Order: sequence, then structure tokens, then C-alpha cells
Amino acid sequence: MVKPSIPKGTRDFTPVEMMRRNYIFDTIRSVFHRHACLPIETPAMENLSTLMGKYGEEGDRLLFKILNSGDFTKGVDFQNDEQSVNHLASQLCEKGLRYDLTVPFARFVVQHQGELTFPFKRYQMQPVWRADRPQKGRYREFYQCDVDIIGSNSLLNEVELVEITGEVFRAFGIDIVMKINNRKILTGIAEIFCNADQVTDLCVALDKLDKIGREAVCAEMLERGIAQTSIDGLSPLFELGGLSNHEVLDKLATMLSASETGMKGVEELRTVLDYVAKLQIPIQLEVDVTLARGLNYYTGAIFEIKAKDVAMGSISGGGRYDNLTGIFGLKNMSGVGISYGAERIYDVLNELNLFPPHIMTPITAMFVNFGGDDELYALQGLKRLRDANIPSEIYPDPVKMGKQMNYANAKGIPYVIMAGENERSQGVYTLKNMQTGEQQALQIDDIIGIWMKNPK
RNA sequence: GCGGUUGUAGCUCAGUUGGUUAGAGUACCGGAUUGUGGUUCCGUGGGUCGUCGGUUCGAAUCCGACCUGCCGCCCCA
Repeated sequence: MVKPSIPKGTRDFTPVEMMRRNYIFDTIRSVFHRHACLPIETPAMENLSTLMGKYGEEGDRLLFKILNSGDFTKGVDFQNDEQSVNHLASQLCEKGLRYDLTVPFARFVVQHQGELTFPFKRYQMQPVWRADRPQKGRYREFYQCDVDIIGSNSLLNEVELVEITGEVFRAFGIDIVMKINNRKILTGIAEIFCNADQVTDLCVALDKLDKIGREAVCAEMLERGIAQTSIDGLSPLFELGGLSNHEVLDKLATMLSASETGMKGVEELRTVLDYVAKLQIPIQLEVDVTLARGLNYYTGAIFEIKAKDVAMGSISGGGRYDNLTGIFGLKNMSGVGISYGAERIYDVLNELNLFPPHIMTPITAMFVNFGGDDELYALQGLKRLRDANIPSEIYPDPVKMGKQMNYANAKGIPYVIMAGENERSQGVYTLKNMQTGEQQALQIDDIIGIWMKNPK
């Protein structure tokens, strides 16, 4: 016997969980549709060359690689030194599981550029895989819900993503704060206070400010080779907490006046904030200079969303990328997108008890099976209910009634319909309300009528 | 990938300094109850004590490795 188990960091979903997950996907999808976004899907596996090198060194390590089929050792140059591990992997594996939806999307856009109309607004809700060490809220297989607008530099797209985000989380009833920053600001800071090529080191350290505090951040910067004089120059950055968005931007404008890129970033943020304010989009938007995010392909806006009433990592993130399609040979194709994490949203809804009750108790009916001629009579009634679009079933075996009632009870079926010899001779069906215990004999049309009056 | 921690029935957990046949609650199945569930009572079944190896006369218990869940780091939804 094989002990049933699934790979580390993966999960099964029970019917209860699936109904809740579907509620999440359906809700997000309806917002995407309202914004005229179009769905696409891409394969679970991509060519490894499509994925490698797109997520930084750390990302490459977290990629699931797929062993070639057939005689995968043929012609492979085996060497045991550490440096050759990547080389060996590239000989043994030509495919890998996708790490996110953005890079496959960039590949998709380049490959299908002739068939697409730009600016292209697409959404995609599919699983991604990461060979990370699992923890709570952290899995090796999880779903992302991405929306991207590609082929346009307009900041209206950033504004729309803010708007979409507001709509999504309002639909869920989750109170969020959306943090926004701009990669150009970070570049400007690096240019002025450090060296232009230290943006990544600067960002990685700065990103941890709210987690490990100012001193530890400075220590990490030193460790990463940023000069003490540079760090001293950065000190105004640590004192932006508590200021309004406009005050933060004013300070940044002063600090970055010598950097053309930095000033552009400030201007972009100003424009987005301005639109959001004038359109009165109801969302708490917060400029946060320490927001960096690891992905190195972001070039403009950077987003991150956190739920306010629950301690958890970010539930969404995104940003603008100017050159993602460039690596696949298509230039001048700027895009901006955001990704909503389905399982994180699930955990937040669960913890705050925000799942609507009706998704758990669908209105259904079950016919008791009395066997013999009664069975056919019940099936005829069942067909009428289904024709009327009422979710319903019949217990498949004519077993003891207690057992059938028990099934209905355990499954949370709110209505049981009984039709035996007595009912059949009178052409009626006995409808029993499982909550109140009341029951009455009715024509099938009257039973249907009851549903029509109470669709929920 | 690094460090820490966890694992006993489907589920939640007891199990004495290492000592006969590893228990309880709950769930499941059957019965009390041949057209009435959620309450109650009775009974049956169910375990390679995560896996493999080691120490020992003897291991659920001690040791090691691996697997899994969780926590921290790294990174991230």
C-alpha cells in the first residue's frame, strides 16, 4: 500500500475550500471584465531559457526544472564541481514550471504580437510554482490573478490599476492600504547619494526598514558596500514617516533636484496621485520610498497592497516594466500590471470572517429514494426542478430513510423532498424544510414557485 | 539553500525512569428506530506509534539520517 501524500508545499482543496476559492476568482474576474480586460492562459511549463535570469539569482534557485524525457543522460557532460551545477541543469532540463505570470505574458505578447490589439489589457488567473521553503501562507504551488496593460506609457494605466485594486478589495470587504513608489525615485537616490550601479543593494536594504528598523538597514547597507558618507546623506529618507503624500513628494523633489531620473519619478507619482484624488477613487494610497520589491524588471511605478486588519505579508504587488519584452526581441513595449495573490486573500477573508454565508449554503433539494415505482416518480419531479434551474439530486440507493436524511443533513441540504406511495397516488410531493422541520405536500409547480420567490 | 522545531486511529490528543496485548474523545459503520436528520443509548471495525537505520534482553519512549507541517533567515503572493 502506498501512503497517500502530496509533494511538499502543495495542497488539495475540499469542496468547501473550492467554493470559497471560486468566490475569490469570480469576484476578481468580474472587476477585470468591467475594465474591459481580456483573458489569456499560458502553459504551466515554459522553456527554461524563457524563465532563467528574469528573477535574479534568487529567482533562478526557486525555479522548478523539469527533467528531459527519454534518455536524458545522453551526451551530458557530467562534472561534479559546484560551478557546473547550473550548466548540468541546463543540459538535463529544457523546461521549467512558470514562476509568475508576468514573464510568460511578456513572451506571449512578443509571440502573438501580430494577433493582438495594443494597448493590450489582459488578465490571467493561473497557478505558479516556486521551490521556496513552505510556511504559513507560503506555498510551492499557488494562484496569482494578474492584470496588465501593455503597449502604452500612459499613467492613466497606473490610475486604472489603482481603481481596479480599490474595486476588488471593496468587493471583498477587506480594508487595505496600497503603497506606491517609483523605481525612478530609487534610481535617483542611488545616483545622488551612492553610485548608480548600487540601486539593487540600496533597494534590498531599504525595503526592510519597517521590518528591521533604521539601524539594521544602515548596517546592511554598509555590509553591501555602500559608503558611510552615502548612508549619512540618506538620513532624510528615514524621517518621512507620518508625512502626507504631498509632503513626502516635496521633500523628495528637493533631495533629488540634481537627478533628472529621480525628478521624473516624483512627477509620475504626482500625476497618479492627482488623478486618483480628482476622480475621488476611494482607496488609501500611500507613498512609501522604502517600497522596493525584489523583482529587477520594474522601471516605473511599484505597488504593494497590505490588509490593514490582519498581520500578513503583502496580498498583492506589481509595477511598471519598460523592457520586459525586449529580451524576447520586441522593443518599446512598456507595460504595467498588478498581481493579486489568491491564497493570501483567502487567508485574510477567512481570518476576518468575510466570506459571504450564501456561498457555503447553496439552495438545493434532495429527493428521498423509496425505490420501486416511487423512484421513477421522484426522478420525474427531479427533472422538473432541474429544468427550472434548481440544483437538486436524488439519493441513488433506496436505503433506510434515516440514512438518507443523515446524508442531506451532513451535506447541509436545506430542502428534502419525499414522494412515496401516498404522495404518488395524489400527484404531490412532500417538501421538508430541514431547518425548521416543517413539511407540507405540494404540487411540483408550487415547489418550483417557492424557489422562484426565494432565489437566495 | 541555512538554522530551530514538530509527527501516536480519518480528526483532536493521552501514553509514567525504556518493560506484557498502545488508550480516550470525536468521526465512521451497525443496532435500539421497516416513511423522517441534527439529541440520546449500545455495539463493531480501524494503528508497521512519519520513514529507514542504530543502541538495548526489550524502543511510541534514547541516538542518527531522511520525509512532512510550523517558526526564523533569504526571498516573496
